[in-house]
Order: sequence, then C-alpha cells, then structure tokens
Amino acid sequence: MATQTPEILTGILHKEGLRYTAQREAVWDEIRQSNQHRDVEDIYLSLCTKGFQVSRATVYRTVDVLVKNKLVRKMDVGDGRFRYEPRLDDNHHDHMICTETGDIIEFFDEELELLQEKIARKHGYKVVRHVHQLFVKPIK
Amino acid sequence: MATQTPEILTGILHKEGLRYTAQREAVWDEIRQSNQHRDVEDIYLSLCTKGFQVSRATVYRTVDVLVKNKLVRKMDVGDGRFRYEPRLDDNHHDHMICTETGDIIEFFDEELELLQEKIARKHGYKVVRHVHQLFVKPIK
DNA sequence: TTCCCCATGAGACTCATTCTCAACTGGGAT
DNA sequence: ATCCCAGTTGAGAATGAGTCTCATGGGGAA
Repeated sequence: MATQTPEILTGILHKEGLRYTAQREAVWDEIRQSNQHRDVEDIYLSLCTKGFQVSRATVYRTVDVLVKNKLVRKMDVGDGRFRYEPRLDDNHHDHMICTETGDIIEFFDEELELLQEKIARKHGYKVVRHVHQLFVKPIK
Repeated sequence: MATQTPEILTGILHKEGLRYTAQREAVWDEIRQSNQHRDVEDIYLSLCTKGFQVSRATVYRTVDVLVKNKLVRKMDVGDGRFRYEPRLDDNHHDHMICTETGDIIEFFDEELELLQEKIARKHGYKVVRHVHQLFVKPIK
C-alpha cells in the first residue's frame, strides 16, 4: 500500500493531524536508510554525528508515530531497550538472535504463520499480532 | 527430574552453594502455590499481606535463583515488567495474551516446536531458547 | 557455642523512557 | 507576505523496574 518515496511521511503526518517538521523527517530518514535494528540512543547519536539537531525526546516521540503508522517496526529483544527497523516493504518477518554474537537474522515461514492462526483458533481466538524470537547458537 | 516436594528448594540451594533461608522459602512457596503470571511487585505485596518480612531486593534475588534452576519461568510480556510462573511439572509451553482482557492462556504445539528447529537449522543455527507470544482477540 | 561468611533490608543508584513547560514554529487565515 | 496560535521541540526533571551497596543479621560447619 505504501510507496517508498519520502512523501509517505507527509501523508501520514497529515492523516494524523500532525505537522511536518525537519526533526520528524530527519528521524524517519535516519531509520529508513538503515537496515539495522537499532535502539533510540543509536538513532539519536547517529543523527547528532550527522549534524542534525534533534533531542532524544523527539526521537522517542517520532518513533512512536512511525510505529503506530507501520513505517517502523518496534521489537523487544528482552534486554530492556527496544529496537527499531524500517518497514518499507511491509514484509512480515520474525527474528533469530544469535546468543554468541548478538547478530539478528530475519526469517519468515508461511507454515509457521498458519500454524499460529490454527492454534489460536483452537482456543477461540484470532491472532492480532505476535512476538516470535529464536535465541540461537551456530551449529557446532 | 524434579519432584514436587518442598525439598526441591533445599537441593537446589545446596547445589548452588547457597543457604536455606526463610525468605527464599517464602518466595518459592508464594510462586509455587499460584498458577498466575505475576511480576515481582505482585509477589512482594502478596508476601507482605501474608505477613512475611521480605524485601523487594530479596524477591528479585531469589527469583533469579529460581529461574536459573528452572523452578520458575520468567516471561517478558513487553510492558516493561517481567512475569514469573511456577514450573513444577517442567512442561514447556508458550503464551497467548488476550488484548481485550489481559488473560494469559498457555499453549503447546509439538509441530510448532519442530518447525522452529527446522527454520533455525536452515540458517545454520540451533535453538537455545525462544520467546513466542500470540496477542489475540476472541473470535467474533 | 563460636565464628566466618553468606544473606538480608533499606535506600541509593542506573538506565530507558516519559513528562513538563517555556520557547519556538508550521501553516492556515487574513 | 504577515499574523497568530495550537502543535512541536529541547533540556532536564520525573518515573519506574531492576540492581547495587553496605552495615547488620543469621545459617551451619567444626
């Protein structure tokens, strides 16, 4: 549904009744042009390094808007800091986290998705969203 | 492997080179005799109500020991507080969380477990542990 | 019973995130 | 183009879960 042009942000802000500001653009650009899974501090420091004047509070606030509008995915790795990743193509996937290196590998499995639905249905529910993380080690 | 008698705790503390104290017993009893998924504050307040003199710090410390020794399972619901549940029978299961009522439903599916292993293996990893939560809504 | 450590409690501390509020600014109205 | 004001921002205070510190207390081996 969403296109990948910079105008996505404009549309979303308008839809939400929010103003288009340099800070919001900077945060979105920063997240968009990275394929990493970074926390707010990383994003904030990267913006500082690049010379953008944005406060931590604004990064937190903007990230919330982006997550709410599905431009960004928020993930909980369980270490107390949320990670954010761009969600341009809207391809759903889950994560595998290497316990030795901290590497985050994305994966998607159709069968797994269907199985989850089936399990929920068996209990009288439907899945709204899910969190699925495999903490893994390299074989051998 | 573990039996369900109160002596499990004695054995584990001994194995870990830790002392058997009234506080540790109280915390373990409190968690054991509940089938809920409670956070440290809940456990602490419940102990206070029952007249046990235990500090928050001790609850945190004891819970860590119990989790490490698999008497208790620690789960991250994503709201910033960890929940703890007894793990007496050692039956692995995952959780379904109702977004409307907050109910937590346990589930286990063998196929799902195997599928996870298969996916990890495909990427050259083996699963050490996993987090799998379905946030669900009642059907209709 | 003694004695040595481990365990505990109270509160300080950490750290991610949220809140507060005065100053600033986007953007519609004029 | 200028005004104007409600939405935004930044700096730092506040919050809240969890951890750490350290003086005091109490298992438990000998």
